[in-house]
Amino acid sequence: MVLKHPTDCPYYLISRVTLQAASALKRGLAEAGVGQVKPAYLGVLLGLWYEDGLKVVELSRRAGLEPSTMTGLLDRMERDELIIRKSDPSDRRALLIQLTEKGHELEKPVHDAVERVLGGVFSGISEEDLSRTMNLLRKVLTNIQEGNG
Amino acid sequence: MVLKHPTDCPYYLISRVTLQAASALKRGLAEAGVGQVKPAYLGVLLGLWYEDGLKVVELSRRAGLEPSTMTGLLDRMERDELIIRKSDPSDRRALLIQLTEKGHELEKPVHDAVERVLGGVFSGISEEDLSRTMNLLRKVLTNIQEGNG
DNA sequence: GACAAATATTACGTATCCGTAATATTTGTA
DNA sequence: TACAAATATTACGGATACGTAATATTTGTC
Repeated sequence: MVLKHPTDCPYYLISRVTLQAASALKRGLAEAGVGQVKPAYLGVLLGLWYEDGLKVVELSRRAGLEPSTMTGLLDRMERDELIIRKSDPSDRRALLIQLTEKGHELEKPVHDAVERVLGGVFSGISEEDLSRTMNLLRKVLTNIQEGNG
Repeated sequence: MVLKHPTDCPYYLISRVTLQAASALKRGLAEAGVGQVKPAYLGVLLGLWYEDGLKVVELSRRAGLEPSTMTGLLDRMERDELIIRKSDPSDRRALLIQLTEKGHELEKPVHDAVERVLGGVFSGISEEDLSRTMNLLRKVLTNIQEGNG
């Protein structure tokens, strides 16, 4: 890897794209009237829309966040009435994170807004290229999980 | 885009990869004895190693950061003796950001450490796939710059 | 029953970034 | 010369994340 230019560095590229995508999402969500949903919430919301009632430790594992970070994130999401913490009847140490009614209702509009924003961000890029890139990113996550990071 | 799973969302994927890569880089840089270089510094350093003596506004444009954010970043980099601010003789409003001797000396070891870490992160991925992905990311940055974000 | 492990939180300092507004200085232009 | 624009900083509040350590509670195991 010879760096003739900063954009020859994959980390430079991917971190810039993430930052810009987060800004675009923040704007897009606000314009769609769902500004209470911050980009950082998406990781949790996508997980819960897929499977409601996950434990905190499971959410932080899936999102790749420290448990202490997840606690703060859930605090803000609970403040914004998107989720609630319920005690797990089968394990009194654990809390189950569940979507509120509002959290459920936001699935469609948030999904539409995200799709619209990402459609702009990825405009002019073929489905196949995007699909290839996503497979690569999934592979990277696997690599890191296995300690190659 | 139908989301059967969180990893079907490109933003979820890319933001997770960025976070994990930043953690891996932080560890890798520390292990290589260049722990004073934080992942966030790389954007500035890569720019200066490529072309020393850039203006603040140019650095923030290239890094995609707000000027006020860049000021804080440069404060920390100056504190860590990687860069200095010099007044631009041709424009007394502007400051030229220049590498210190230490900033120059770190180019090789930092480059090696970054390459080693990213080699692990992207292990098992062909040069061609990585190249395709980087082209896609460059295209995305262009899209966002042109207002499609 | 004793004890290690797991779960979630809390606390602390730090870093990173936003977005907006205000400021001081300087530049370039009308 | 007057004025808009550009440059960098400062200030403010907020969000997002790390990493480490401590805490309280509960679980499961020896």
